[in-house]
Amino acid sequence: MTDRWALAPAEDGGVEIAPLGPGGLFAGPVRRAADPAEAVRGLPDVPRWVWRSTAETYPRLLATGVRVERCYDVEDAETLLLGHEGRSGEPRSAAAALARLHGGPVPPDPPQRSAEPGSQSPLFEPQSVHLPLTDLVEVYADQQRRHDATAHPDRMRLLTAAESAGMLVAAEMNRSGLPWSADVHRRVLHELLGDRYAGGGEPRRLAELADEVSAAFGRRVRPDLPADVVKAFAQDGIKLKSTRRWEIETVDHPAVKPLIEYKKLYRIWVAHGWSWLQDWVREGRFRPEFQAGGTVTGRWVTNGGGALQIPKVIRRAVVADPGWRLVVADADQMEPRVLAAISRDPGLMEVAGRESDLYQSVSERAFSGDRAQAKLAVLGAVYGQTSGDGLKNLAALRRRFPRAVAYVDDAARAGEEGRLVRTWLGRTCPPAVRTGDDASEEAGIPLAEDESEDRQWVPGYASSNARARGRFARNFVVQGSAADWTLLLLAALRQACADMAAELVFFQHDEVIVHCPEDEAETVVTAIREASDLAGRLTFGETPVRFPFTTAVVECYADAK
DNA sequence: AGTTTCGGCGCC
DNA sequence: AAAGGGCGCCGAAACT
Repeated sequence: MTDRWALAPAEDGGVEIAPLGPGGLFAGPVRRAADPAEAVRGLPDVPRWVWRSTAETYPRLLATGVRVERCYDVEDAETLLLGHEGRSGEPRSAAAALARLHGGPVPPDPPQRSAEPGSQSPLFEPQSVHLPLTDLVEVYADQQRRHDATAHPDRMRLLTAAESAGMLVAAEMNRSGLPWSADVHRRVLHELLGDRYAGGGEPRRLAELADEVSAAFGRRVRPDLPADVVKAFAQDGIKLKSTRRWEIETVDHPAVKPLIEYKKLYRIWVAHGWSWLQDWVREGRFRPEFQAGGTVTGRWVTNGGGALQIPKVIRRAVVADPGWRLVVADADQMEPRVLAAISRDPGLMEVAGRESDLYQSVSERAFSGDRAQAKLAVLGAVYGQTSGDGLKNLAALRRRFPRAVAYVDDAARAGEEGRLVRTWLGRTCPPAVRTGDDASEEAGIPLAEDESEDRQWVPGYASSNARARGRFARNFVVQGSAADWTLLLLAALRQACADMAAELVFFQHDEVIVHCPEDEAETVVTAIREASDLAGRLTFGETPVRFPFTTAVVECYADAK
């Protein structure tokens, strides 16, 4: 029995499938089926399906009630392999990969479509030209060889497998949706914002606060217009560089209090107000489109609905079905634990080998018990803080945990110099690319430091200067390796939930929510702990580092904190 | 008039 | 106290 089958939709709506053997070669004849669901349902014991695109294929399977154990997403693997090879700018489609194999013209990738509110369709439209099964398998077999050529083939295989698993999870979450009480949401909105005015204008509370701001300035000021606010403060002799909250809070002026309150509520109104509810919640579920591996670091993104930025107050609207519970699980101090695992710093590993508060332990070793300082120092090291107390604290951190700090310092230097930087499993941070018409030709070629000035950082990078690239690379190795680990965690948790009614409904960087019948909740809590242990061992090998979770079994998401 | 960028802020 | 990494979203401003 072969452990994997390839599957390729055909142009007529049918599907071709075939068993694969070692090296990704055909292990049996190609079969045809009327549609993918029939094909998969007819082979329930296939452990892994190899297909071009999970986003194309899996939602249609789920729609007919068909779940698969595992998959291998050829186009996602192509993206990761190209990145590892320092060719991140090249087209990532399976068709492009095939063209590269044959030496023919390489087709550009199709543009991505953005999500419409309430849309049920996948992010990537099915391509009009299907890749025949034999071509797909040829690309797949070549990818197997390319895994072998990476720095750590075993890790790279784990990475592509893990991210494919993440794509299954994302598709399943997109189908299940997050339980959402529109009634509770409307109640929260009314408590915060007051009555809605007809015609879509500001709700009552915002109008009142705008009046208070105007009264404080003695003239009409619109708090939602930064230029208007800056001008108003200037007339009262206060020079502002921006109207950011942290800057305004330093000012002594009667308009500050209502202005801050206005900005807070305005944000709720425009981003998670009544029109959001109208657009994104249907039949008791909020349905964002989760996209696994949507960022350079491997963190997920969502398309539409702002699912990864749900304000705390709005989380009261996330309510389990009657008789069901939400198991809300949050990884404790994930990033420093990951730093311990990837740097193998003895001191930090020992600290991270305990389940107790890591920042407290660090503070006892290096900061005389000042937990806040310890946390700032650790986060400063990970984020590349360049000034303030962070630098002083960083020195103390370096004395006690030299290998950990050296690890991120090395990454920062590599980033500044335009070298490739990788996560633990081998996800690769692309180097700078040249701007302009020849961008595709030059894409992915590492820079020498002295060449960096006229280059632009690829999309996703905030700045063009080398220091910013250094900070990005510093953060990349930690945030990205954390993403590696969470993918393994999700895969393990998904397997555990497969035997239950429990469903994964939400994932946000270091936090996962499982929706389950009340009597499964304790089993899910245990499954999360076991999945975390397994993910830690699989990702980083045998280390003392633990990855504890804080879990809460609640009916309402807001009660989890 | 339609599209892109900016400012600000939500989450991690 | 000051401002380091990643995202998405909105309306306004700035552009074509």
